[in-house]
Amino acid sequence: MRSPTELTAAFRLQGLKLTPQRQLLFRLLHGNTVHPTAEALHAQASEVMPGISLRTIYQTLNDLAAMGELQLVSVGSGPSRFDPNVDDHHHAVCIECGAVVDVYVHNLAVLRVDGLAGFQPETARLVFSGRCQRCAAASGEPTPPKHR
Amino acid sequence: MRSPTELTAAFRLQGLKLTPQRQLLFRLLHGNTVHPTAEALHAQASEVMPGISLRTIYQTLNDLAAMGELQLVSVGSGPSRFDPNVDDHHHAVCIECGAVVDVYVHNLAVLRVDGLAGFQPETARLVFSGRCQRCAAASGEPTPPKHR
DNA sequence: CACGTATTTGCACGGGTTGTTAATCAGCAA
DNA sequence: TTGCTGATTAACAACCCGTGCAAATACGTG
Repeated sequence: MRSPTELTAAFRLQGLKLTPQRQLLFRLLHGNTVHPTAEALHAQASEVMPGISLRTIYQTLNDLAAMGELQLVSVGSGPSRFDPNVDDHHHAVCIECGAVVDVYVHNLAVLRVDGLAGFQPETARLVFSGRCQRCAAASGEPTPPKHR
Repeated sequence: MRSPTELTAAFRLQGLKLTPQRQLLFRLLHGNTVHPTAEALHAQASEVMPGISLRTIYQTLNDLAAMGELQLVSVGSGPSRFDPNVDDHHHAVCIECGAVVDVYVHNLAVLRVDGLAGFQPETARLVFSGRCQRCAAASGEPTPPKHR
């Protein structure tokens, strides 16, 4: 995702208006690596701008995703997460605390895959599940979930 | 997933009772490769046993999943799908018709992955998205979705 | 400053799944 | 077979997550 300043210009170019709500979300998302849910962003935004609507959060997130500034990440069950990192990358999910981190795979094309005959793949999404460093260290005393 | 006969014994062993509804689901699922949704199974079951409840479908599917006889497959958005194939395998999803097929990857361990430092992976799920053979052939005249 | 139009907001609705409940039913022993 | 007991069913409501809608509001160009 580009910087708030660049997004401001991009939104104007598309005839979209620059509201305080949107600018706040630009700031909350820029450089954000925690893969927040819409609810989490709403909670964060509400601290700064009480009364901001969850509906607006969804709206803006969808706008950003449609512009390719944001990637939707769905990791099994639970609400969608939003990732301002739109590089070609994958994810690892902690089964204890729900944390999601970006991972990069350098040689996906080397995989030998059976059963794709006739199928024209466009994308491949890889999701690791396991325990993050914190939760693996504190096993037996798991960190409480950050989301939900 | 094991055969209906074996499941019958397995259910009895767990103290679970053998109802006609469950036996029907055993049969509908055994060897099923289309990754049906609960709704789809309900529709199929209703043809044979009118009045069977969707709740019962979910109940039995969850029982089977808890016993490791069934795998839940979540492919992005939409309802969960159920896979009686519990081998170590992955999936390809058609973005036109929603079809899901099993794929096998033989050398997952060869991947070079950045960002997993400290993370203890337990499973890796790989999902290809693209067009299935039918839809790729009939591009411009897509096959109607099977589910939803 | 005023106007046209996008945006925000609150509400209600929708799909998908689970919780609850009363009534029914299966398994088992006598 | 009968009766006991606890599991199962089916209907209903509730739940979560996300979206459609309409009225009120704010942006930003002229």
